[in-house]
Amino acid sequence: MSGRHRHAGEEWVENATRVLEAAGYRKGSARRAVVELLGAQDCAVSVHDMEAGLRRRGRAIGRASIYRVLEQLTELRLVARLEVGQGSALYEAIRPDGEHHHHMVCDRCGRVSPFEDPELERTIERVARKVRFAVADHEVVLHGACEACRD
Amino acid sequence: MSGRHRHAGEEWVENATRVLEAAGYRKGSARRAVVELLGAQDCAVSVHDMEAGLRRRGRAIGRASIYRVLEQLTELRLVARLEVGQGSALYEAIRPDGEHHHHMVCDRCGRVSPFEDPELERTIERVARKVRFAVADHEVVLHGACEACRD
DNA sequence: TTGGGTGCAAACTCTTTGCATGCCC
DNA sequence: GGGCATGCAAAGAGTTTGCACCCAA
Repeated sequence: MSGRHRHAGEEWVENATRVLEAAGYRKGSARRAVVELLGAQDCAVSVHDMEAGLRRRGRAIGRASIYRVLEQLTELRLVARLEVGQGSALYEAIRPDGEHHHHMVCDRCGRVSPFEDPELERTIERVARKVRFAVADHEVVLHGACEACRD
Repeated sequence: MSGRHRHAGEEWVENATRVLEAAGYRKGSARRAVVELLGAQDCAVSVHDMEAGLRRRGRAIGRASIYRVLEQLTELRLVARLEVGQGSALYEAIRPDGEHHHHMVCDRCGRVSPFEDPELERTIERVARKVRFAVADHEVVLHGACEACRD
């Protein structure tokens, strides 16, 4: 993880903590652990991955608590939920600095990697203004084969 | 449904039937019913919707058969599978005429509606060539509130 | 002390699989 | 007749809910 990312992650954790408090949530160690784990990620992770990561950090959290915290964070728009067709949903922090990426999914090995493109963002914003729909968020998923799987 | 769409749907059914036969599948009434139902749709549908639609047509199909047929069609790239974060996957015909749309999802009522934008397609194609990834397909989902739900 | 926070287990939903029967070839 | 196609029921996987206990306020 780059220094820049770690910094953005810390900023996100601080912001999320503030927003949670303002929303009336009490402090709780499970929620804090989940928030810190999410802040340390560079891309979307599954609940399964989160459980493993938390256990590895020596702070195992009940699965139900992870889901409950993710629901709260999603509701507060601190986290985006993403489905890429692999059975389980992925979650990732919505950075306050507006950093915004999309995802490529390898349909063979399941690997998910991020990409970004400013023109794509501009195009989507234009489309979002055009449609009869109040667009709050968007996601782009490219399916295909990653470098390791493309033969 | 417009005449143009009905026509494209019929074309898709014929093409799918050919491709299935060429792939070595036998004829079967359940598979045919599923293919015809998919050809008659203008946008993505869930398995639940398909089951209801087939029953309404007087041709109830076992759920397992629907899933098996969808798997075959997806494998042959005749159908695209789409997840928009509502629990169940959606499926839609990939038209041989290249007609291609994306989806807006109302996060309040769950309604899914199609939209298209040629520039968005061009932009995505450019991005697809740029990334270190053999992109075979893509999908764009706009989340927000539909006209009826936006207050 | 009170009520939200947490964890475990059970419940639920969607999807896949096993197996017996039916039908295409 | 052989083997894929189909349907039912059971199994799996991911997620949600119920409930008792714990801890922050």
